[in-house]
Amino acid sequence: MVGRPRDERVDQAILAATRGVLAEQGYSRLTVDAVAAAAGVGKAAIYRRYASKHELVFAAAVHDVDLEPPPDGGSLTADLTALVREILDSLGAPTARAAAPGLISDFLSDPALADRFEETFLARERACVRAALDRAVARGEIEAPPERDLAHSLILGPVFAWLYIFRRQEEESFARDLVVRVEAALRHTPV
Amino acid sequence: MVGRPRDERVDQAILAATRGVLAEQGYSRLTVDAVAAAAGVGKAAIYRRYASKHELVFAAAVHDVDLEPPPDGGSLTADLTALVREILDSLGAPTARAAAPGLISDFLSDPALADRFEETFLARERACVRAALDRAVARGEIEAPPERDLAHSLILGPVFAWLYIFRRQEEESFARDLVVRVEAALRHTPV
DNA sequence: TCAGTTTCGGAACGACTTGTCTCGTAATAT
DNA sequence: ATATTACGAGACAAGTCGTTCCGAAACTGA
Repeated sequence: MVGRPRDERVDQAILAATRGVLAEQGYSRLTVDAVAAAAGVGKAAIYRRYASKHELVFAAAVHDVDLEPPPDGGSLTADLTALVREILDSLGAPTARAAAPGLISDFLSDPALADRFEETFLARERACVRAALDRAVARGEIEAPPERDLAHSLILGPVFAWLYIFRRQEEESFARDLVVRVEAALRHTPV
Repeated sequence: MVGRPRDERVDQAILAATRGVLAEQGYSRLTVDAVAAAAGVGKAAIYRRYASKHELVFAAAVHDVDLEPPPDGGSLTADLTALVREILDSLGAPTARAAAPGLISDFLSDPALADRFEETFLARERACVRAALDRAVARGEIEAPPERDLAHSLILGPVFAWLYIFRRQEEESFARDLVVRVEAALRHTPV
């Protein structure tokens, strides 16, 4: 590799500034110029790294979400509680709160972005759900686990609706009650 | 009221053109100029009726969704099936499919739009959910119904996630399985 | 050492969209 | 008849995106 190497501080400044503007202004009011100004960086430095505003926001909002597969909690209840808590925290964080609906909206016009979201975030989350279900089956807590995406939607969907459609705050009671209901749904053996 | 009255055909042409452009281009690529051209009207005629592009799309996408409270189906299973089918059809329609994520994304920057959505759509949907739950309690099928928004999120959330986050098509099996799982969640009596 | 390459911040640019406004004209109420 | 409003068409300013230029700086390889 020849030429001047990229400055890592610029990388970090861009991501930090993006998260800052995102939290302050929200996705729809985020402008690339504002990010460049906040980062003390030229716009060229941003577009040299990200092909579009969408990709910039994606990198800033999704990359810092490191979804660790929760360890075996010993019971389906414990596993589900950890899973719901983690998803609720991810989606409830200021950056995600500002970015998530806008990103999902962009999926319609930018399938490549949707694919990357699928690979970067959904696949890992789905693996966590699957791991929890497999353990529950192994323990004998569940007989017939539902289809993967259905189980995933049963957990992710209500959290998303609660935060972004109903626009309600994270509430301890919601997390607790959701776990109880989802567990009942998963334990049920279809006829 | 003095002056020339508004032409109702212009009203309809604007809404029809908006739905057409929405289905063809999607929310993010919809422009007011394109709507005006498709409707054969001037932009002033649009802005005379709607304060912003958001309100235009909202009117076109939400207004035609007339969520009728489903009649008593005789059982919780029947009521839930009708409810899920109706929500799936509403959100799966081409217009809604193109508009919903964009509208929800705009809620962050336009609380007034969010409030109108709450009143126009969510409140009616929530009433349908509540009616179904009340009937189930009256029948003795359910002991302790969950908090309203929780029950609502258990139905709306998975459908939204399925269509807009997982980007999967409407599938008969999904509707059927979701009903089974949601019913199990609702029937469960928390300790 | 030194030419070639790539980066940097800054700034300009064209293309596009939004929302307002001005035309000249048509329809209605008073 | 006159005032008022709506109509289609289009000009307009403001703002944004993504690209492209600039001169300067940083690094590689011969």
